[in-house]
Amino acid sequence: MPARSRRKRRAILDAALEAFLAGGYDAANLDAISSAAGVSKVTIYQHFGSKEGLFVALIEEEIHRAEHESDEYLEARTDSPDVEEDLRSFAREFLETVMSPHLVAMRRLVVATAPRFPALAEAWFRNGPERGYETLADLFRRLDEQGRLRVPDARVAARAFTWLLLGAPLNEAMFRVDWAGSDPEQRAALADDAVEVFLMAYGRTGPRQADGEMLP
Amino acid sequence: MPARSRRKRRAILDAALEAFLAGGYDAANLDAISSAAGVSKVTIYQHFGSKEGLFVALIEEEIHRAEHESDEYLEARTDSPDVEEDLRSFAREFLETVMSPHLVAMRRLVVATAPRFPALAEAWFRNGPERGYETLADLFRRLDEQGRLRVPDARVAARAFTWLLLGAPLNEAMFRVDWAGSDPEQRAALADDAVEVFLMAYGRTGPRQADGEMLP
DNA sequence: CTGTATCTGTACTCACCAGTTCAGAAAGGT
DNA sequence: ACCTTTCTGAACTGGTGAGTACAGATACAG
Repeated sequence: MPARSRRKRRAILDAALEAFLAGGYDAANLDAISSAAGVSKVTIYQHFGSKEGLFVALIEEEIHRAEHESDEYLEARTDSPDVEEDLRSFAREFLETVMSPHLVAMRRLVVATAPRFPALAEAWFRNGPERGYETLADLFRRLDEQGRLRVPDARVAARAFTWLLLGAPLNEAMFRVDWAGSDPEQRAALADDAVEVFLMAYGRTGPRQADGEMLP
Repeated sequence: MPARSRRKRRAILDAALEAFLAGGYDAANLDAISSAAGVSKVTIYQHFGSKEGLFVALIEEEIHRAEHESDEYLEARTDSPDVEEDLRSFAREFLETVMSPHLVAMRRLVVATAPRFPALAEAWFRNGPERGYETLADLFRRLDEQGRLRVPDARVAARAFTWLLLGAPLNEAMFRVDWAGSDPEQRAALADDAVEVFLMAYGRTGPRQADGEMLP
């Protein structure tokens, strides 16, 4: 509750985030974290109880932060005359966000610690990919109802869009650590490719019979 | 030189693989590995010099093993009358392979250690995803030439196919550790969905204008 | 059979690090 | 100004685990 306490807690969490992201869970050193935070090691234990406690608190906080940030930009994307251009700009922004160095590093950290902290990984998954699918599915359902896209199964389309866009760069980023997603131009090109393929499948511009549907 | 030496080496590598996969690099204990391998700890050092040396040798061996295995089943897949069914069965097999518990665990291990062993992660990436792209691109180029598919850019199509198929399950497996890919039926359904979307985009059955091409 | 290379068991060093102790200092709310 | 809560520094414990030393056993080749 108090005032100073909050500052200390923040400082600890900030330093801890950097340390965990830099070297992973095991490599992070509480002595180093405490001194980087300008705080006594005892204070860390008063706040978080243990290294695990600190880690859990940290990841949970990051999950909430990401949740609030993503809630904003995923809203209301259907109100333009040009669906294709809308999808393109959305795809670029989406890719840019997910491929940010911070999120990529977080992703690697959560994946690496998933065996030891399965609940955290589960929470991350639900607030990340799974929420993303649902939001996208809603979007595609709307676009289908408005006749701007031809989407037989919105959930399948949401997954398709997500991984057409993110699969290759995210996978590469997991293995090539420094590769911060190459340059913005290449990312934009990647996003455009993804949208193009997506539109080949779901664009309104031609009849598809793959699930038995035809245009009137 | 070898006779007994080779057996020892094998035993060490087998035990080490299990240990590293079970708990990650840091958790693996050389005393435990040596006793599991029925070998003295000194022998490990005679063979591999250090824990890092052991790990590197192990991963490199796994890379070669995977390389040889994958070389086989990715061959000659274009010689059937029904392309769609071909793609479906190929997708199922591909998904089954990549989602095998062993490969999923290896993937997590390599990703987790990528910051400390970037060369290994790089090698894994090149022998895995990147080789896969090329093989698939060749396949789609052939299918396009034969008029069975309409593939304007084979490299884009290869990435699209890969991630339509693997994106969702692989991502989920990274976060949900026990989730061994759900049951085979669900995986087959997933593969079929992926192929269906892929065919919506690349199927020969309708005119697409997305890159300016039309059917004659 | 014999010599050499390799293995073994045990016991050791050394470094690192999570977590604790405690007496005292520094806020901060009222 | 005062009293309580929170923080500090520094030294300590205890456990773990990588890597080493060495003297003797064991396999294998020729």
